[in-house]
Amino acid sequence: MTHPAPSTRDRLVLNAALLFRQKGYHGVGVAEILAQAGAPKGSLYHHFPNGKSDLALAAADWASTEMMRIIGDAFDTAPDFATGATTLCYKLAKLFDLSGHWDGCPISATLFEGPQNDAFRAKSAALFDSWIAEVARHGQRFGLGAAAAKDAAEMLLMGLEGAWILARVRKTSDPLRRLPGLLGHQS
Amino acid sequence: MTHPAPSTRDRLVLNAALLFRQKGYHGVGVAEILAQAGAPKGSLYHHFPNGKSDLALAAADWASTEMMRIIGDAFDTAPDFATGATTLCYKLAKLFDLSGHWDGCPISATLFEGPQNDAFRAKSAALFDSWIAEVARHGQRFGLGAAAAKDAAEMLLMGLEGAWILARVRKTSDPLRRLPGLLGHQS
DNA sequence: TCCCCTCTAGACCAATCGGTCTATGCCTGT
DNA sequence: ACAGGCATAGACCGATTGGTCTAGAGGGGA
Repeated sequence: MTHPAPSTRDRLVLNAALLFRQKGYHGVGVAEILAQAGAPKGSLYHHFPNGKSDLALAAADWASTEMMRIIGDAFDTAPDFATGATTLCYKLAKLFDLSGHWDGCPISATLFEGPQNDAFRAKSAALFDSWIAEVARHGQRFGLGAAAAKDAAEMLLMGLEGAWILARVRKTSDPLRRLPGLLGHQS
Repeated sequence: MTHPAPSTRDRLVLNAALLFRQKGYHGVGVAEILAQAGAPKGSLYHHFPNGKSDLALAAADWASTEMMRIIGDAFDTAPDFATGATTLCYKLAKLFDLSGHWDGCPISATLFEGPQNDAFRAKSAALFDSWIAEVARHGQRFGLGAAAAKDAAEMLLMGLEGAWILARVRKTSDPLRRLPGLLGHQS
């Protein structure tokens, strides 16, 4: 419990991230976010002058930071790339099970179905790239060449996105747990 | 030009499928669909008594049928499974390029971000399963065992979903074209 | 004590949402 | 010619949307 008293701004970002991830950008109203965060409308537009879209960008940043931490946790303690990738999938599967909401990828849910705004698209591209770069960095650390590491990282991300979709639609984390085997990361 | 005069109902379904795929269920209003289809409100609620949600289900069915046709086209003429999978990816990449809208998977866009309705979830699960079953059928036709064929089909679907997301976010069909190589379907 | 600035609070607004309703084409069978 | 139903047409509705605006609570510095 390292959360003694989260600020109003933090509560807004956190709850927005959770809700966007469950229902997508257009599927959540500002009223719902405010209710869940226990904040009045004035606070939202004080901290985020551009309202909902600003909040979504902040929520995506927050979710991406969480993801980067999870990637680090999985790979830092792994003896090789395949084990790291497997651990990452299992960690995400466990989070999927714990959430109870059958959530998918936070970035695609938050930014994708958002406005056709190019800023949203560019931001999600940048966040995905940061995930890929981080995984690729671990790949190189384990001896893969630069190109092979990037390929492996991109394939892992694509597999994760697809597995998230299948997991969500089937209401089971099985696809996430089977992904490493299907990718050949474990024998 | 086998479309001499599409019925109002067909125009509604087609345009709804296109729009939902671009912006997601909640991202499109019925007014926009009606405008693009050139139909009045009365026609929508005549053909689809439950309105938007009925229309979305019909649009998903239509899109899924298209996808089944594309899968058939790719695998029917292929000499082996890997070639069929590669052809499928290339066909989808070409459609992605032609659309000019950076569209993703029609099912996840239409049904996923829709209402939390369990009917939507079950429907998308059924449609995905029909795709997987069809690909697996071709896998078995090419000599794969039942389990191996289903694994290959599921992995292909997950890869496609992830590649679609990456392609959309990067505004290039590259991920779709690189997918077969990353999956080991071509050397 | 008073000021000032940050943040909270919610009333209020126009626009849009999905959906209902009645009226009327229009085409077919008789 | 007429009847009857399928389909079109759009005015209309209450609810909800994201966003603005004014008012005031609260706390730190002079």
